[in-house]
Amino acid sequence: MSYGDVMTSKAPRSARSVERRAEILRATLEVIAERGYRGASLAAVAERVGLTQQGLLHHFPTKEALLVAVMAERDQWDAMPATRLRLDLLDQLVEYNAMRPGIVQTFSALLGESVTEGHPAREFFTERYEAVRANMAQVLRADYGERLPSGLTPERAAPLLVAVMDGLQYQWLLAPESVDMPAAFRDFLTLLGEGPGVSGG
Amino acid sequence: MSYGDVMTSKAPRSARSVERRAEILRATLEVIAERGYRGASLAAVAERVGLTQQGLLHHFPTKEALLVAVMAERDQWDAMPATRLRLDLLDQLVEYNAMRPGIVQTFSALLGESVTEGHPAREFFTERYEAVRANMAQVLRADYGERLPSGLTPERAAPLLVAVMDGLQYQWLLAPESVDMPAAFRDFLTLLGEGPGVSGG
DNA sequence: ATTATCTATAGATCTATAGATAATGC
DNA sequence: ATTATCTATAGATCTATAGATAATGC
Repeated sequence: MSYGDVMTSKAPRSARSVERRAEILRATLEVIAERGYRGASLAAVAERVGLTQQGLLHHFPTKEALLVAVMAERDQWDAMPATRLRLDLLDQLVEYNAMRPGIVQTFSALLGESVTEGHPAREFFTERYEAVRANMAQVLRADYGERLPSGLTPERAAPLLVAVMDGLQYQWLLAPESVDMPAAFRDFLTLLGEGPGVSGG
Repeated sequence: MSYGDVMTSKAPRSARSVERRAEILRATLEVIAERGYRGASLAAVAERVGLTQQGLLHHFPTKEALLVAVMAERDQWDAMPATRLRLDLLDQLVEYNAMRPGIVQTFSALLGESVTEGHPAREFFTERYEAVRANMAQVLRADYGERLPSGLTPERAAPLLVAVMDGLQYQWLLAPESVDMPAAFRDFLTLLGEGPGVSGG
């Protein structure tokens, strides 16, 4: 079942409208990547999609509704059940991200803004990270059981895994030439897979 | 020698002015923590310091000058030479940060915004991260030499170290109750200090 | 009929400049 | 004299609402 489809919206929409909304969301992602949410004006989004600002507001009644729709789409993307994710596929995810600087930039900008007060994405990210940590813990457990080679439990390794992914994104966005994000992430996975030497002690 | 003092400014300033500027910068940090740089209005900063917006602009001629001054102050703080930093002091730095959510929030918000186009802090962060990675590599080299126990070179471990620090900050800011930032960081340091088992193979 | 889009506009902001006045430092 | 601060204001935005018109779907 896919939660992100039209069934979640209140009223049925014409194919034309669905398409228009998709165009608008694509433009919104771009403008947020360039200016952040607070810096993204409805006029800039509208112009990119060939509408007036008021025409845009017909499809999404407020600026916040636009952001909520963006986040909902991402949610659908991210809500990949842990059962379908494996540790050895994670570096492919990172490599995929490395080919999509635009999307990475959008969500890195949003994550940064979301820690400020009253930001409309704050609750979304708070809940999302809680879920992603739990997800990652399950993925680690599937591969390593109750203890990683280092002795860490999956629950304690999970936030580190998430932190490395996010932190590397910022470094990479700022200096793509000097940060090899996928290689660095693989280094981290290697680190996770190794344990302390057992012979010496 | 301390680079951040009055000597770097073009004209001598009265003690009164220096004090006023310090008050303004403190207020700026607060407002940026609450709203980000783009969302921080000069009027909000001015109000917090008991000035009109125009009075504020007497001390810093533009909004960007205000941000530059904030970054310069941080630079002074961060430019701790690697020779004075040791790996075992890093977790104390993280514990110190865990007691200062305001400051962490300010710079996490700025880092997030800085990846957007034309952001006035972008160059600052780009250069700063280049320097911080080099710094961390040196710190790691001082403790481990050319190879960490895991086999990583200091240059390859450094971006991971920085990524974990930044990434954990976002998770912690969003959910301070569920993320024990200092403990997680210590877990990562342990991971760095361990190598693959040498007995089995 | 309903949906999509437009023109017009209200009402808030925002940054920055100009120029006046008050306070401070030789 | 210089520095600090204020009032006044220009000129851009920004989000959102109201109401008209054009296009689409039964």
